[in-house]
Amino acid sequence: MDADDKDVGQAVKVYKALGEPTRLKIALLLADGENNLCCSDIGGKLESVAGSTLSHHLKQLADCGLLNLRKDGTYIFYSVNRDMAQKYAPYLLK
Amino acid sequence: MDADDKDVGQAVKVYKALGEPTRLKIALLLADGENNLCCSDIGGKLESVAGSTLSHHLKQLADCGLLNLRKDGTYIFYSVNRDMAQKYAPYLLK
DNA sequence: ATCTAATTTCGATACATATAGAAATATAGG
DNA sequence: CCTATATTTCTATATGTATCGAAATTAGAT
Repeated sequence: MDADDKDVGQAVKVYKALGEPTRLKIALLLADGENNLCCSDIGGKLESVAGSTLSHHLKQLADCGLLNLRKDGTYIFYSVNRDMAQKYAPYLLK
Repeated sequence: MDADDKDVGQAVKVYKALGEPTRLKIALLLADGENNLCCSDIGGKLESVAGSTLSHHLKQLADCGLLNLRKDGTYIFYSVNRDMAQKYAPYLLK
């Protein structure tokens, strides 16, 4: 596996993460303004998504590098990594 | 469903199309240079993908608006729609 | 009309994944 | 320590999808 393949691998992860309605909405929420939102904030803005499901989606978005996260007590605040968004999916940004 | 939702719907389709290794490779092949390739050309550049599978992938890439296509006899030549790529996935472009 | 090549459609199968509820973990506060 | 809250992990299930081979379709060439 050379460098190109590796990059393709990451791009696939990014696009797979964004290619699902709930996750894309989460990404758009997080890209919108400078809001840093925690898991339950996001849950409040979506309709009827179980916490465990949300956690799974956030993990996928974070694992591909699309999200920055900051721990604060029991909370984890998420925001989009703008460099990644710029490179792979500027559609996310204003 | 309002205009925003509709746009999210298209974006999901685009990212879902790109979020699969074979399809992303196809998109990169088609974005690379001004090559217009037909289905069998693409098959020749990938390893062991059945024609029916290739057809399925190309349909998905075309249906979300990522590809331009030009029929010529029994051939169909594909290229990427650069406006779409610019908007959703500039990573595809040089 | 027949033949050949390109592509799509159909049917089946195996694998991936989105989802939820319940249990587990982590962390702050009393 | 105990409680409450935030988040994750576990387990199960239902749906989605990537893949192929075979059959069907399409369009040019002989």
